[in-house]
This record gives sequence, C-alpha cells and structure tokens, in this order.
Amino acid sequence: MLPKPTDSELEILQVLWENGPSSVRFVNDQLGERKEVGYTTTLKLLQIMHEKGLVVRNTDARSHIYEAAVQRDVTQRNLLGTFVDNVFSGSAMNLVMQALGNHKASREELDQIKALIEKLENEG
Amino acid sequence: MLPKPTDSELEILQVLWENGPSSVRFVNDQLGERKEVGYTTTLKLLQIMHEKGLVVRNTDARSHIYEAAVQRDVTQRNLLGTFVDNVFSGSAMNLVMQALGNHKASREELDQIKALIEKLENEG
DNA sequence: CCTTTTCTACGAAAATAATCGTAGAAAAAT
DNA sequence: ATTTTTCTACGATTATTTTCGTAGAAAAGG
Repeated sequence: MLPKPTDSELEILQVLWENGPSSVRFVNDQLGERKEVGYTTTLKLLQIMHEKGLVVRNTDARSHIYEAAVQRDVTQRNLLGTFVDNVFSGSAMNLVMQALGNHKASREELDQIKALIEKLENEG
Repeated sequence: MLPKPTDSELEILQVLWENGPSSVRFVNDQLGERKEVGYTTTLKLLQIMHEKGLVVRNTDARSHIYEAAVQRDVTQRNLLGTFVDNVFSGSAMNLVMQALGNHKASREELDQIKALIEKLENEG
C-alpha cells in the first residue's frame, strides 16, 4: 500500500494532476505562484515522492519529468476516509451535513446532489 | 486565533467532547481502548493543549480536570475548510459528491440530506 | 573556449509532532 | 508509620516533515 501523501506532497500532486507530466522547474513555478518555495525544496520533495511511489519519472532527458502515480479520486477517497475518522468520528453523513450547511451551494450543485441521491436510492 | 489541533490532540478533544470535563487518567484510559499510549504522553499533550488554549483546566484538586475550550462543530468546520482546500482544491461540492458516492448511506441518512437540501433551496 | 545558468544528488539543518523517563510531592493503602 | 500508588512538571529523545546549501555534471550563451 502506498503511503499517504503529506500536505506538501499533496500540493505537488495537485499540480501534476492538473497539468500532467511536468518538470521540477514547472512544478516549482506553479507552487511559487501561491507561496515562495526554493527550487531544491521542490526537487527534494519530488525525489522523496518518487521513493515512496507516489510519482513516476522519466529520466531520459537531463531535466526529469515527473508524473502522478496515484489517481486523484482514489487519493481523495483515501484521505477523506481518514479525515472522516479523525474529525467526524467516522460519520461521513455528519461531514456532508456540515459541508452542505456551511457552503453556499448553487442551485445547479444542489440539483447535482439530488440527482446523485436519487440514483443511490434506486440502487440500495 | 487558536491553533489547529494536531491529530493526537484531536483524539483527545473527541474524548472531552463526548465525556465532558475529565481527568488525565480518564482521558488516557479512553485512548487506551483504541491504542496503547503512555500516561505521561497524554498528560504532556493536555499540558501543551492548555498552553495553546485548546483546553481549560481546573487545578483545585490534585488531579487536574481538563475541558475542551473549543466547540466541536466550530473545530470541525475549520478543519473541514482547510481539508477541502488541501485535498479538493477548495471545492466543497466535490467533496460532498465523493463522500456521498463512496459511503453506503442509509435511507434515513439520505432523507436527512434531502430535507437539508430543500431547506437550503427555500432559503437561497 | 570560457563563463554563466540549469540540472540532479546528497546531506543536513530547522521545524513540528509525539513519546517517554525521572523526580518529587501528595494521597492512599497496609 | 512505612510502603505503594498516583499525580504533576520538566526535560529530553525520537520520529516526521519541510527546507535549504553545496558540489559537480551538463547545457547554453557569449
């Protein structure tokens, strides 16, 4: 089983998920738009993530190209699971209620959710 | 602004939220039901949490009584906020869909959510 | 060519979190 | 009364995460 990405690793994964295979330079530039971060810091993190198996890389060219080795939705699901356990004592419904109640949802979003619920009702 | 509780601190807060003001011994016993943890570890954590302002304590008796200084739902809301940012790029709806789709929700739970949605629709 | 820039690798420091050992006081047990 | 148990305080250690400096090779620029 792959280890859980840390917060910093997650920031990098977001970049890779949204932009596909990328060089260290590119990832670092993307991160740099939100907060200052040293180049070798990003490099080191990507190397660690490579050791962990969170990313794969192509070292043909001098500047290596990194790519996410874990799927976005799978990772989100895993992290969501432990988050629900830690913060909501395992009650996903509790979390949903909290998220819905707090977020200003648009009509379209609410409709989406209603559709999903009906689908679930017809399955179960 | 109070600092965000760490994972271990959160475990302790769960105990305090569910049982009200408690001694170190009681908290430690509760935690001990799920995993082995040294008494002084729990003590130390509670002392740190006290410094941070996450708990208040009564030191009248020899064994001090600790109480959560942060509300459960407020804390959950805060943590949910940063979690949504970190893992779901800020999209709470995305998280809700993921949570709903993945969780085996009971009919009662689904009804609850539908009711909440309708309430939201009538407000917005 | 020679200089400057751009890489990777590696190690280590800094920051944060978690765990525990020991000492000494107070209370409880015998 | 003496021993044993139960506390707190405090410091230190360990583990984990994050950050960065330096060295040396490769590429690019002049």
